[in-house]
Amino acid sequence: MFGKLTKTDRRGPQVRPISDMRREELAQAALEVFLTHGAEGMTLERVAKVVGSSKGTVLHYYHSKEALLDRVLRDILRVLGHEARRSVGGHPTAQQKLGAQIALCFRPELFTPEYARAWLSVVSKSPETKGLDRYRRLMARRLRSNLRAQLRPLVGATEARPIAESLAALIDGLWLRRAVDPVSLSPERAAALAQTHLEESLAFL
Amino acid sequence: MFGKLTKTDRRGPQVRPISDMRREELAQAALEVFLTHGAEGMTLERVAKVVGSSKGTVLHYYHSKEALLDRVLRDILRVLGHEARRSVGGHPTAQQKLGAQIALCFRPELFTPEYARAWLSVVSKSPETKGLDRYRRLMARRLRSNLRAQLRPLVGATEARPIAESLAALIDGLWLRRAVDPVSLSPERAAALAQTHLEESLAFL
DNA sequence: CATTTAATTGACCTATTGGTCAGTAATCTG
DNA sequence: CAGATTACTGACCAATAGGTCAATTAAATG
Repeated sequence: MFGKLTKTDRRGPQVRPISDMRREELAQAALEVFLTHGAEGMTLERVAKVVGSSKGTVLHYYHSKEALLDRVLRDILRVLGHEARRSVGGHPTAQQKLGAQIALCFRPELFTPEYARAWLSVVSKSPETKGLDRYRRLMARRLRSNLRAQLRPLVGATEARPIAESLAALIDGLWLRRAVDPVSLSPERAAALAQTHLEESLAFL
Repeated sequence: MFGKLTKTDRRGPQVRPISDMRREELAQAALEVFLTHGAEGMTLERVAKVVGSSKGTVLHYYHSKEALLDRVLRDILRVLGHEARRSVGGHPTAQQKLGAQIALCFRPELFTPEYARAWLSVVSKSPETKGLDRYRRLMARRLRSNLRAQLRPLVGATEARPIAESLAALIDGLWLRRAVDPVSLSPERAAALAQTHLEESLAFL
C-alpha cells in the first residue's frame, strides 16, 4: 500500500534502521487489529493487510504470532502503567488516590467497547495460553495491589484485603459487561457504581 | 466403545425410540466436553470420542455443532432455572430470597472452575455468535431481574436498580476470577464477598 | 556499477474443524 | 427370510491459521 521504506524516511532524533521503523509500524497495526478483533482475531493476514503487506512480511519482523502479541500487550501494559503513575501519584491522600485509580479504570477513552472486548479475549484465552496468562496476571495483580496499598492506611491491613478483592471483582464485572453489552453501561455510570461500592465499604467500618 | 443400542435397551416408563436415547447420550457427552473444554473446545470429534463413536454419528443426530451446543445450553439453563425456583422460592422474606439467590450463585457444586471456565467461554464468544449471545442475555437478564425483584420491596424501585446492577457485576467478576484463577477464591469466600456487598448496600440507605 | 545485504512475496505445508455424502452394517418389520 | 429403515463410518471437502522457504526485488555500499 505504501511500498517499501527507504533510509531517507528516517525520522526522530535517533537514526534508526528502517527495519526498526517497520517493526514499529507493524506493532501499531497489530495493536489496531488486536483492539478490533481480540487476541485470537489478531491474525497475521489482518495485520499484514493494515500495512498493505503480506503475512510473510509480518513473520519477517516477528518470528511468530506469539511474539507479535507479546509486543502488543507489552506496549499496552507500559502505557497503562505510565498513566496509573501519572494519574494516581498526583494526589496526596489515600482517598484521592483510590478515587483516581477507579476513575482511571473507567476513563472514557479506556473503558471502550473495543478495549473491553480485547481485554475479555485475553482473559478468556489465558487459562490455555501461557503467554496470555502472564499478562492477565500482571494486570490483575497490579490493580489489586494498588488498591490494597491505598486501602491499608485507611482501614488497616486485615480489612484492606477483602475490600480490594471485592472492588477488583466489581471492576472486572463492569468491564465484562462493557465488553458484551456496551450500550447499556456508560463509563460514568460504571465509575459511579465502583465509587459507591468503595464508599459503602469504607463507611461500614 | 459400547456398540449400537437396541430397542431392548429401552428404559424408563415411556418407551422411547433408540434414536432419542442416543440423542440423550450425545447431549450428555456434549455437556461433559463443554464443561471441560468450553464452547469452542467442544468439538464434534471430542464429543464423538466420549461415546466411542465418530463425528459423523454426532452430526447424524444433531445437524450442526450449533444445534448440539444449543441443546447443551438449553439443558443447563433449564436445570439452573429449576434450582433457582426451588431454592429461592422456598424462603418467605425478600431478604432471605436475596440471600438464597446469592448462595445459589456460589454453591460449591456450581461455582466450580469447570463451570466458570465454560461460562466465561460463552460470554467471551457471545459478541460474535448469535446463538451464544442469546443464552448469555438470558442468563444475565434472569439474574438481574431476580435480584431487582427482591430488592424492590426493600429499597424501592429507584434504588433497586443500581444495587442489582452492582451486585450482578460483582457476581460476574467473582465468576471470572474463579474461571482464571480457581485456587485463589473458594466458593465460601466468594459468597461472603457478595453477601457483604449486599448488606452494605442495604445498610447505606 | 557490481556486489552484497535486506525486504518482500507467494506458493506451499500442516493442523484443526465443521460439514457432506455415499456406502456399509445393523436392526426392524411384514 | 426379505426388504425397508435406521445407524454408523470413513473418506473427502472447504475454510482458516500459523508457519517455512526459495525466489524475487529493492536498497545500500565499496
